[in-house]
Amino acid sequence: MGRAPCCEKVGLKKGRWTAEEDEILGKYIQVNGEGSWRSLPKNAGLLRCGKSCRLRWINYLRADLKRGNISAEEETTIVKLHASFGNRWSLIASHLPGRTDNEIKNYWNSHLSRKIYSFPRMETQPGTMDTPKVVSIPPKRKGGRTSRWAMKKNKTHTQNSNRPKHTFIEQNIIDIAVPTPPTPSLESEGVSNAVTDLTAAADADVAEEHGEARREAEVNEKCEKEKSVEESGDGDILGLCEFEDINEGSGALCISDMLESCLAETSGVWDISEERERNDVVVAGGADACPNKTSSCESSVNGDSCSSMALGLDKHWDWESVVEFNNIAESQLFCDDWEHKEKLLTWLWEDGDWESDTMKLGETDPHTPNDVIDWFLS
DNA sequence: AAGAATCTCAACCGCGCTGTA
DNA sequence: CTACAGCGCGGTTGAGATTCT
Repeated sequence: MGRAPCCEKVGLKKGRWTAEEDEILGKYIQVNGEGSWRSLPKNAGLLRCGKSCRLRWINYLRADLKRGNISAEEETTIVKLHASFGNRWSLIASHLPGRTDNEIKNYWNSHLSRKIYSFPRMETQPGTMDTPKVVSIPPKRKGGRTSRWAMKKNKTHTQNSNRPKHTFIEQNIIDIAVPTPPTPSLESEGVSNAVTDLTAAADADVAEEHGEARREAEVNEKCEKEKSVEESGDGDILGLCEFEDINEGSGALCISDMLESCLAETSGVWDISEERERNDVVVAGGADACPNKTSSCESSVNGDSCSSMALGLDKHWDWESVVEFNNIAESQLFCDDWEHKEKLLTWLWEDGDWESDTMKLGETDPHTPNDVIDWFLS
């Protein structure tokens, strides 16, 4: 059974919308309200597909859209929600008042995914368990733009500027939710308390700022579902990301990525403008360019730096400096029983068997991986 | 200065879900 | 139950802007 086209495409205009078209569409919807997208173009006198009208309205013309750059807080929310929901952009967008799924999707694809995945990755070579090799996603940088604002400022709609510095990693060194689950279904997936709380908080924002009762009801319903799933016993966010998913899933974020994200942050400042350069440095100074990487770990120039060196970073990381530079409450964890944490972290690469089924999160393991993960994700 | 390389994001496309006749 | 319309969503594309060589 062939699907009927959403509209008669012959003679319809495609491509960028003009200001006139925007005006026509806006006025029509002001008078007639949203909906009936199929008949809207005809009624409004637009030579556009109904879907195109809907998209234009939702993504660009709606009055409640928040213009301007994604704030650090929004970025944080996106990252966390994406870690929990995957590429469910509409769901994520429902927690970001004034943001559209398309905008978030674009932002993720162009900013966040690269930011996260461009950290050097570790790959344990057979027979060299203790010498993890840095596998870097080659940094792409030559031309291109530097800011969304610069891109948009020439366009018809004025927007807010004053974009704060990108600090999401900085803010999420400790509490960043982990990997990208393979777009699980809400009904079957477990969702953590943290995420539930987050969504609830976001819901409150939505309600406060926009009074969108309907959306709130929908989101609350989702949260209730999530809670019920969770109460059924498998509602742990970690359940979404067993190790094998973390390491093998396409686009999944490796624990090493998190560690390196953490480590990379220990300079205390993270600015997106520096990100690529930093990547370049790290990549350039990765496995091959860091002569101390392996030997340092083996000979342990000093005990504290060993772990970091093993991670393939190109400088001596001092774990105590991690504590020093991260004025986060959780940083106390680093201080508490430091040797124990160091030992736990060492497990991450000493076992080396990232692919091992026995190393899944949530399983009891004599090497105490849960301890590591609990600590790391706490 | 010019062309190449790269990035961003608006818009398109197709699929799946839901409601209805 | 089936067919279809309408809508929403996520993935992809490509024009235009920006930066680099």
